[in-house]
Amino acid sequence: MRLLIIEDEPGIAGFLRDGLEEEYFAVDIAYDGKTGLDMALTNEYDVLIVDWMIPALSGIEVCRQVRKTGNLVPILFLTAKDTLEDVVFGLDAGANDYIKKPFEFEELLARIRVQLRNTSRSDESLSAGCLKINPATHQVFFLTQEITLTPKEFALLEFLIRNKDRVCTRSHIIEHVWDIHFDSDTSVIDVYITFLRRKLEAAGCLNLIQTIRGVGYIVREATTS
Amino acid sequence: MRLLIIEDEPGIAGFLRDGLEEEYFAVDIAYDGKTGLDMALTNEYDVLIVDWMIPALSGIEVCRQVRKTGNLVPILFLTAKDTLEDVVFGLDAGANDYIKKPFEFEELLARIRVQLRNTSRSDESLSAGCLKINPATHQVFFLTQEITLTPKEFALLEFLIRNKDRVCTRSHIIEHVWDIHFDSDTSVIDVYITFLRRKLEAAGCLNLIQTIRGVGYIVREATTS
DNA sequence: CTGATTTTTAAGCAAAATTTAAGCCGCACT
DNA sequence: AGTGCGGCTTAAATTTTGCTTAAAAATCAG
Repeated sequence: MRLLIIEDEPGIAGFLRDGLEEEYFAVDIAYDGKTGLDMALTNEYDVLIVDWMIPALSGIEVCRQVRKTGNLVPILFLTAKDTLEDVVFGLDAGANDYIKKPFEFEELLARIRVQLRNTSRSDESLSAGCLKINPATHQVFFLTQEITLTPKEFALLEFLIRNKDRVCTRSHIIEHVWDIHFDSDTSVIDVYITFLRRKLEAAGCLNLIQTIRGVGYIVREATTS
Repeated sequence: MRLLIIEDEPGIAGFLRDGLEEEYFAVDIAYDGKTGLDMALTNEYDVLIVDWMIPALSGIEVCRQVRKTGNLVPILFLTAKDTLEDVVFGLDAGANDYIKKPFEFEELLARIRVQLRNTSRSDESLSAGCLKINPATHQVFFLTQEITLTPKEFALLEFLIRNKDRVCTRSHIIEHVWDIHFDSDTSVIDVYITFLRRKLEAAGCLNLIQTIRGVGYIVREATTS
């Protein structure tokens, strides 16, 4: 999953990036509001994390501008202020949630997960057919059997399942899972698809990931087999 | 859809061509402004992508000359400059949009799609009768049933539907979908029309593509059958 | 630092997509 | 009705793409 952090203090931004990458998010950083707004509008992110006090364009203005384009990406506010009016003001501008600084990293993580859950189309937890995944613990179950995945394998499967019943193109996958934005003739995706299919098959989960030749891959809720 | 890239740096031009061809655009390249202007005026493109700093004739001059002929083809500027005056200058010259270098490929792609959407005559998404197509995911639906197409099949159908209610001549099709500009006695089009009709028929979609003998093909919104 | 695990790169193979080519069919004109 | 052109269909050749495997490179744990 791909996040954008808009935060001018390099210390906090770096701390967040390190922590979030450890949780296997693909993280981009903008150090001012103008750059951040630009990036938010031109790329597809799964969540924006925006500081309130940033140069060039305030966080609240970034938020407004993003919403103005009809973009519904979840936005999380970081704020030192905590008076009621400020919070109301922020949520009115289109933010989905806020965290008061100083905050604990685990809390931020939890709130990001809430936002991600809200945007995935079904209310039920992340699953496809008899396969369930838990982003908080990075566990995968087929029926009651646990499947052990490496971080990259998990990130790929998570992305496919969050976008289930939609075709994921190679370029979308490489951007959101690998955070690579330039063209490259790598075959990492193929290799990881093979890894995933092998482990899923070994657990008895067949035909979960289907190939759309010339386009990408899709995971379907209903296993048409 | 057919694009012209006017860009002198072979590295960037090649990178763009590769990436865009992967998205099934037909791509031409000109390495200087004079050649580019020539090509833009003598061929029909769906979008021009023009670098600002190119030899022989500046990008902005190319833009002006193209507009002088009354040609409204969408023009996208690539520019290293990003001061407000420069952007205004470019847009005043007749460009539709601009991208600052360095840019992310996905961003370019998104902006090209916006331009294509703006030029298609109606706002409604790409459809004809009960058939809907989604260029972003390369999916085709007849009512609720999905039809699986190969990349070339999809490109041909997309072109016909973008030009629905207009006759598409063979030379137009071969230029925009196959990017072949010289005379050639190939029968690829016939073959692909057959492929398409067979798949559409199998899904229950009859008589979508009609033959205009001696001219080309047409897809009509209202199925006169 | 060393060994184990994860990730990436590269190459061969198989299958699918695309193109070529040839024969057939049918419309439109004499 | 015959003829010729243009379009349709099919089969085979060629090219491209994705899958798989093995090995190299990078990362992590002890």
